[in-house]
Amino acid sequence: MKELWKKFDEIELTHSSVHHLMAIFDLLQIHGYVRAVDIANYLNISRSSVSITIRKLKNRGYVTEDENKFYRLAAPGEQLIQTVLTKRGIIRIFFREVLNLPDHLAEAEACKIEHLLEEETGQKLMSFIGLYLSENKIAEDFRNIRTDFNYHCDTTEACTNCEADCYFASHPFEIDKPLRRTE
Amino acid sequence: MKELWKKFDEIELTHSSVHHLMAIFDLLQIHGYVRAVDIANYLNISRSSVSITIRKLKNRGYVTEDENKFYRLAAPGEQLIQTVLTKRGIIRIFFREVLNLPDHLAEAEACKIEHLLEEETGQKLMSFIGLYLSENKIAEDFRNIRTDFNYHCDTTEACTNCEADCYFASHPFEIDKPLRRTE
DNA sequence: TACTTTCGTTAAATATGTTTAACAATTGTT
DNA sequence: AACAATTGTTAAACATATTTAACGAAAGTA
Repeated sequence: MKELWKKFDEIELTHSSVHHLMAIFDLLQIHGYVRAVDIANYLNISRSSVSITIRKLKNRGYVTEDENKFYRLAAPGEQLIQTVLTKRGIIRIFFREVLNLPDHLAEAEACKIEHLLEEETGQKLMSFIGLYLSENKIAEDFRNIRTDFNYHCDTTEACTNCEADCYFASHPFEIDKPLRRTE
Repeated sequence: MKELWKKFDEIELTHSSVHHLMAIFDLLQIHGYVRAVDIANYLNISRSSVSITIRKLKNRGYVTEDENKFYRLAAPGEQLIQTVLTKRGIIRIFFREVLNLPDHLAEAEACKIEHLLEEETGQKLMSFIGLYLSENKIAEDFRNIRTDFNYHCDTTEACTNCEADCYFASHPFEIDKPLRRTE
């Protein structure tokens, strides 16, 4: 069970491969066709690298190619990038609208993790955002106090995420227990 | 600027290396010492793999070794795993207490992304949790309606995170704009 | 038609992380 | 002391992702 950390490597497609698929998706919308060289320019990598990666994606059934070597997304590829793009959108909105990260950072952070999180996480995050950003009076009140609230600490403890009078300094060993009494 | 996706590879230490550091941290607490074979057993990988990875971590100044090849974390290593562990804790609490993910999933998801997110993201997430889980009356009210709220959709649209009457279906192109009017 | 450019692929190289096998050195046991 | 087990390292191998260089084929141009 301590092999939890290895799950990172069990991700079906790498970050790189996912972006090859997304490049195909984007370029199809922009130009209506995609060749290897288009992907290479779009991602700013070499044609050879694209050639090799796409071959793998074809073998795995994510991409198809016509007689002129113009690419299409096969159904699994289409499906996969839809889920990734949806997750990215949700994560980005969360980072920007809930955490108030600057948009460029929200986007970069979403890009790094979009393909790593499970669908369930994406769904639950959307569910949360659905309420948080709603017209519901209580949600509105919460957003309003959230605007002014800024949790901060000032110690010199090891913890660098916040520094002193820290939330975790005062709840140091409670990570394994529910924080709120759930009665 | 479309090289945003390459930031994934600019992460200073790999997932694997970070876990080697965390293994040292854990094992020092458990046994008071750490040898290569201890790390290998703890992470369930071969001694050779550990030997190679640790050599790199020594060269980069994250790990030191005494005359008997017992390891210690150097200051940068200590500092790094503190930030990673803190981020993991925050993320895990968020997933479990805010999104209501089952704990095993919250933990696995946190493990996958803990080393990828910036410190700023960790801080902002902690700030959010600090309010959300507080005794503040409005926060309590919000938590209460949150308990019952479950956003759900039922379409057959491409989006697989939710399906129909979808939050994003109704706000399809607004990802690039603020969702809430910020007046 | 002949020359040039573009394009896809392959080969060889680099870099990371991993494995197994072999080896040397140390430690434990009898 | 002699044999056995444990430990760390290195070498060779594999897998992934990337690069540059080279090559061949197709397309565009003169």
